[in-house]
Amino acid sequence: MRFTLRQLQVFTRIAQYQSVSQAADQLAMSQSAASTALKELERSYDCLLFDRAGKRLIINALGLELLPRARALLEQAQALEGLLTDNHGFGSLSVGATMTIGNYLATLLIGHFMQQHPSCKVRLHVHNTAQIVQQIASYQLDLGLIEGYYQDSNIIAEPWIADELVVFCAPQHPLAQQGHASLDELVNEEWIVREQGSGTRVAFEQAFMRHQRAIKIRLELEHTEGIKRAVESGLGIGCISRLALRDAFKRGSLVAIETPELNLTRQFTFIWHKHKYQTDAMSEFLSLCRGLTENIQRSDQIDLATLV
Amino acid sequence: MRFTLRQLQVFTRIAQYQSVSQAADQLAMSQSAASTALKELERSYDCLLFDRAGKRLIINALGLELLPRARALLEQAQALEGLLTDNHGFGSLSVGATMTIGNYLATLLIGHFMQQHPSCKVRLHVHNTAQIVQQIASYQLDLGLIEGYYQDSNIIAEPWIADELVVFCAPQHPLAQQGHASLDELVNEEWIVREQGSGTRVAFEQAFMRHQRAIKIRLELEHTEGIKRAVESGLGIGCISRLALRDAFKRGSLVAIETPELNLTRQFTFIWHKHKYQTDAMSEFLSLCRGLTENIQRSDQIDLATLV
DNA sequence: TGCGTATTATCAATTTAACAGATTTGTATT
DNA sequence: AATACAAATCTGTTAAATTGATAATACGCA
Repeated sequence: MRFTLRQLQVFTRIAQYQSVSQAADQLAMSQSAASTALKELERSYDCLLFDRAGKRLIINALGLELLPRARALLEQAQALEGLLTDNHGFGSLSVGATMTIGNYLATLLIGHFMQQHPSCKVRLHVHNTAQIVQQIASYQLDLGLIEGYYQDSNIIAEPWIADELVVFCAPQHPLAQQGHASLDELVNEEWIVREQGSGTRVAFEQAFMRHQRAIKIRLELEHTEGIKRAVESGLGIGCISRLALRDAFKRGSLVAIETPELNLTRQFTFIWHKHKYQTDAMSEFLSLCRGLTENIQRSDQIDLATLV
Repeated sequence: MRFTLRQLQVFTRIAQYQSVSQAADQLAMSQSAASTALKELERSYDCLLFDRAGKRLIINALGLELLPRARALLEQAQALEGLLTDNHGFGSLSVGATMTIGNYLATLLIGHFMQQHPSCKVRLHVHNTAQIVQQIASYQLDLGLIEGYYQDSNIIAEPWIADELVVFCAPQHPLAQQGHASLDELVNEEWIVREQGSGTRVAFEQAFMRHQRAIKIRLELEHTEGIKRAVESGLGIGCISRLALRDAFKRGSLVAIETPELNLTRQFTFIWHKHKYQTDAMSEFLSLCRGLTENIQRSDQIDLATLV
């Protein structure tokens, strides 16, 4: 390793401002020191990162190649520094979750956890599955909670509970009084569902795919709340996670439709890095979640909403 | 940034050998220097990474937490150093591809490319889509070639050609003489297909899903070659990429069945990191691939196999 | 228990690297 | 040509890294 993080820092700043002086100011060092640092970096690898056009520096091909990777390295270094400075005591916990889980489940889990461990700082990051996996892979997150299964040699995946989607409609809808619906009835309805690519949509489509039946989608929305409102106003019937509907069902503003022919369950999965050290906070959080699973099985409840 | 890469190097080695002396030997430095480096790292963050049990150092919770991230950082640093040392001249190229693409397409593309640029070193990594995306995101790969579409704020996706799956059977099969088949005929056949989760399987199932028809799957295999052999021996009919069947069709060992009612095309997509600098090698490779696309359109060919 | 050995920590001295301030060089502007 | 500005270079100073030697400590073994 013939370079230092300092040199990389100087390099990225100079590249950013296209100026040694400004970079030096930013880094609270002399212009001379910055100039030397850059020259030293170039000298030790016998290459040029900038073209010198007189007094201006113009970053060249190799420099441009280096720049994003240098930035990424510095970012990772900073994350590592965060670990060293923040993490005294019981430790903190960074959890990543997908949107459905993050908004309805992870917040409850984290609430529980924080009650039991008031001193532990917890952060929740809501992203899509791919982003969470990537952040787990680069140690930016301690723990991920995603929909579906996941396989990767560097990542441990532990299936957690199965979530249940539920078909629902407005109270004044004909199916509301009936309380249940057959496949044929469902196919004739107009649907309001999540957008293509969302975990909810995938689970929804797979349920119908097993029966080789087409459905009429009237509206695609990116948020469950939007779907609830659209269904409330009678635009059609919807299908989202039961977790997001608990209050609405209790209130009576929306009504569940039983669909015995459809399998609307899906799996939630915990993931973490194979080589990541499990902090006490991580272990505690996981065992709390595992404990909830056992409660579910014992009490013959299908969904989590009644428990958390 | 109050730590240096050197300190991290010393830390990881000491953790590896549980010994300052051995680590110092490994790093070609004095025991004293290694001891100081570790102490300095601990002092500057006011923490302990090891428990001192007499003359032995036993890594503690924080140390274990730090270790994998330190290793990851050093690995990334080394990759960056590789860039600085190797990459003089035209540069090298790291391409990631999924299995179907990697085995039948990427090798041909890379062959073409290397013929035109003999001095350029190219590496091909075959992984699943998620892994490729992750490696693109962390700058480990220059370029990825995946099946389907992909959306991510940090990743640029450029649709390339559409690949075509084709239904096929053994020459002695009744459908072989007919040369084509209706949806009803296809549904009555027994199928040999790729496993759940593969890009080929997804494309196959989506084609039937559009018509709300179920198919009878007799055998699931993880390799196209296996499927070809199984179909050859009359176990059923198959559906895989036309690219993998060109030779078999030419030889006559397998026969294509036209399926006008089914849309068996799928998209191949190039991906690269938004912030990655496009080396000459990258640009050249991409423009070669784009050039092939134009040839396809001009010559009214649907598949690539006749061209490369 | 006492002694040799191995290992870490510490000290003193030296080399090396980092840095600031002043100076020089090179380029663009007028 | 004079001026202005920015990068490179030079010089001395300070801080850090490293070494070799030494002290302190624990372990194994008689």
